[in-house]
Amino acid sequence: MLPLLSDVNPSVERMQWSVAEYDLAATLESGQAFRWLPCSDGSWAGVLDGHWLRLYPVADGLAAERLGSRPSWDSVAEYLQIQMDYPAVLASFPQEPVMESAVAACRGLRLLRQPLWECLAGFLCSSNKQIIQIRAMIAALCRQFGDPVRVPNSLSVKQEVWSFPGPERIATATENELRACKLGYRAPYLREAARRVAEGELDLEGIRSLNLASARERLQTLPGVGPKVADCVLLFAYGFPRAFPIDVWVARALQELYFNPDKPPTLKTLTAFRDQHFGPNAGYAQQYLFHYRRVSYGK
DNA sequence: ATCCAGGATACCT
DNA sequence: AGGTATCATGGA
Repeated sequence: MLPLLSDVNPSVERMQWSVAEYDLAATLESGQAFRWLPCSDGSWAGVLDGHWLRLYPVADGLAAERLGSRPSWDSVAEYLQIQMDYPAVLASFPQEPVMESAVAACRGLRLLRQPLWECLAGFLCSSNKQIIQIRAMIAALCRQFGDPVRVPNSLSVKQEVWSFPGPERIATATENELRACKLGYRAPYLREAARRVAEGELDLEGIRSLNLASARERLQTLPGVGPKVADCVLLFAYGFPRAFPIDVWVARALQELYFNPDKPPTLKTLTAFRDQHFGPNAGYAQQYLFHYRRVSYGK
C-alpha cells in the first residue's frame, strides 16, 4: 500500500499563542536549553519530541511551526510553559531592590519545562564547561547518536538536524565514542548514567512524585550528578519551583548582592541563604540572578 | 601563556 | 565534617 502523500511530504503547520511578557530569545539563550539555533529572521529552530520545530516571537505572543502533526501543540505549550501565571511568580519574589533590579534587567525571561532525559544528559555534560562548549558537546552527541530529523523542503539553508539520543542509545556507545564528542572525563559518567536509566535502575518519571529533598537524593545517585546538576534538572525539567542551582555565576551574584563582595562566603552559607530567602518560586528568582549577572556586568 | 568554565569526585586533614 | 587536587577541553 502506498503511503499517503501527506506522510511523505508533510506540510508546515502553524500555531499561535497570545502571551504577555515572554522574551523568547532570552529564554532560549539563557543556558537552560542547549539545542536552539537562532535563524536570521529572529526565529529559533530546534527539535521537540523527535520532531523539527520553529519558534517565533510575534506581536502579542509566540508562534510555532511544525512539519505535519507532531510535535503536538500541547507538548509545545507545555515546553514553553505558556499557561503559567508569570505575574504571580514575579510577585512572589522578595520585595527588595536586588530582585527588582534583576527582573527589570531581563523581564520576560521564562523557565522552560524540558524532557527529563535530555535535560539530565545535557547538564551532566555541563560541569566545568562554558555554555558555548556545552552546546558543541550536545550537538556532537546528537549528530553521532541521534536519528535524522526531517526539516521543511522550503528551508533556504538546508540544515542537518538530529534528534536527542535516548539513554538506550547512549548506553550502547563506547567511552571512546563519547570522548570523541569532547565529553572528556564526563564520558564514563554519561555512559553509566544512561545505562542505569535505560535498564530501569533509576526511574526518571517516578521522581516526579517525590518531594524536593528525596528527588535530589535520587538524582544524585547517578555518577556525575551532584547538587548543582541535580537542581538544574529538577528546576528545568521537573519544574520543582524551589530547586535552585548554585553555579559560579549565581554564587558570584549572591556574594556581590547579599554578602561581603570581598570575602567569598562558603557554599554552605549560600545554600542556607537560598533556602530561606527567595520564597516559593526561588528557582525562578535564581534564573533572574543568573541572567542578570551575565548580561549586565559580567564578562 | 594563564586562567576559567551553569562541578563532581577522590583523597586528604 | 571541611578543604584540596584532579579530571578533559577549549574560550577568553
